[in-house]
Amino acid sequence: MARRGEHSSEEIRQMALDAAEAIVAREGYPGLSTRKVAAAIRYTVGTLYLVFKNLDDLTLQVNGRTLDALYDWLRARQDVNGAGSDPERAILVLANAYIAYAETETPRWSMLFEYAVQENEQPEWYLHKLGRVFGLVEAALAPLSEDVVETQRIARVLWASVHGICLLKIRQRLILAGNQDVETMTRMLVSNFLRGLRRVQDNQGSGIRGQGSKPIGVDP
Amino acid sequence: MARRGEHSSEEIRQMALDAAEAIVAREGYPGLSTRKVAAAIRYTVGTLYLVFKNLDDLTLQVNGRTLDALYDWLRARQDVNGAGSDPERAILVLANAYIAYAETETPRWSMLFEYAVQENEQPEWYLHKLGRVFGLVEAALAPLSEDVVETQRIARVLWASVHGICLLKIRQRLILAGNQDVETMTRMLVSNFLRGLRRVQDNQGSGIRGQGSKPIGVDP
DNA sequence: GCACAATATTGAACGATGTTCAATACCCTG
DNA sequence: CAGGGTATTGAACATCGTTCAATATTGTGC
Repeated sequence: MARRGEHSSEEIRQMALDAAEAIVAREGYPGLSTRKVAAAIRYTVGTLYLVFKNLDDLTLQVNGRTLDALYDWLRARQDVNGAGSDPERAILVLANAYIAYAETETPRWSMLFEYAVQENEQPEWYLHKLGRVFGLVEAALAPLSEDVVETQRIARVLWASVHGICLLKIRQRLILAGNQDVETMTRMLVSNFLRGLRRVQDNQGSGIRGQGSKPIGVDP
Repeated sequence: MARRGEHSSEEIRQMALDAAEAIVAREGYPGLSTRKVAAAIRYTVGTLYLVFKNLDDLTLQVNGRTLDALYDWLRARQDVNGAGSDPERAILVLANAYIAYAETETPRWSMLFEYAVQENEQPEWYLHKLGRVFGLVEAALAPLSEDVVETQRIARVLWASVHGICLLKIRQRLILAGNQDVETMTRMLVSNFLRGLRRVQDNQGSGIRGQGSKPIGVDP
């Protein structure tokens, strides 16, 4: 029996999160279990349930840490590769850094998405951490438009796409055609997307407004 | 006890897959269990293990069916919305149809990705079904280039991006900024990407070759 | 028709999971 | 040093995937 009061509940929380991270790094998200975490920190399951609501809560907190780590990682790469330059280069730096993180910390990164969240309500603190990461993309794109809302739009589209390519890289699922370099794919996406965007901006106002084609995708 | 020989093992297989689909539709992939499937088809777990290697095998076969259904769905939308027209419209039709499928059959569709495959070796038949779906994208893009390999590249990048946007739509995860219309986002991606591509093709040869910028994303 | 072999089907068993909560062991206060 | 308050436990329950000896059912040969 661990001596009573040996660790504050905050210490136990941190120890548990450390242990959980280690387990996930070693065995992936499916390998994470309350009993393993408890054993790793030399406590029993019961104690875990005094500190975490349940396993989902623990998972979410691990993911929160991952978001922080990801944010720091992206910032570090930004600083090294010159932040102030043009948006295209800034986005490429971010995208490559994102993909590099996913490759380096695959299990942790995967867990962000494998864990089926109750879509309903993620806690506010989690959304905040998410927003911090996302803000980096928006900041990089800011020079493209003075319209903040439109910048958000563009950022969302672009980052969803980068994420899609990242998924493609990590899970070998769609490997059919020749195994193509992911950095090349990313550059292809970013440069072509931004080029298309710029081209229209020069003439009209945005890459999206002013299309009057008839609706597509109506049910058969 | 089910009467011996009442169903051939192929019949049992189909019944089990039907039942599994129903369970997934109702409770999602996490709700799928061997005992539930067995109970639904009025057999016991043991029988299931005579027909499927294990739960992973059953899962993979359900996913195989989903890929077939997705293929048919996409084809149907293509036929209705005029296939032969320009690549941009063709891709938009496909993308919107893909997203519509994900929305309509969310649990089934999610299961395609939630299920953590052993990346090592997916069976040949599964890769084939996957390739059939993917081929639709390549076919739609074929007019853009005579180079088949380059078409594959473009298809992969573009579809990974569409998939990323689809993910964004389905899992509410990244909802931070204003809730933006997904069809608009898709159109934004596709039209800008293809516009950027076209612009370069007119001058050089591709949207990707000929960039000589120094490497990006070096470790700090 | 009947016994026997062949086999389709069962379900108990095992180890693992998340979660709960009465029982316990410990520390601090008086 | 006695007692109360509480941190910690771990057995219990319901689930899970998976296995395999036991059993029920059928078809065959006589």
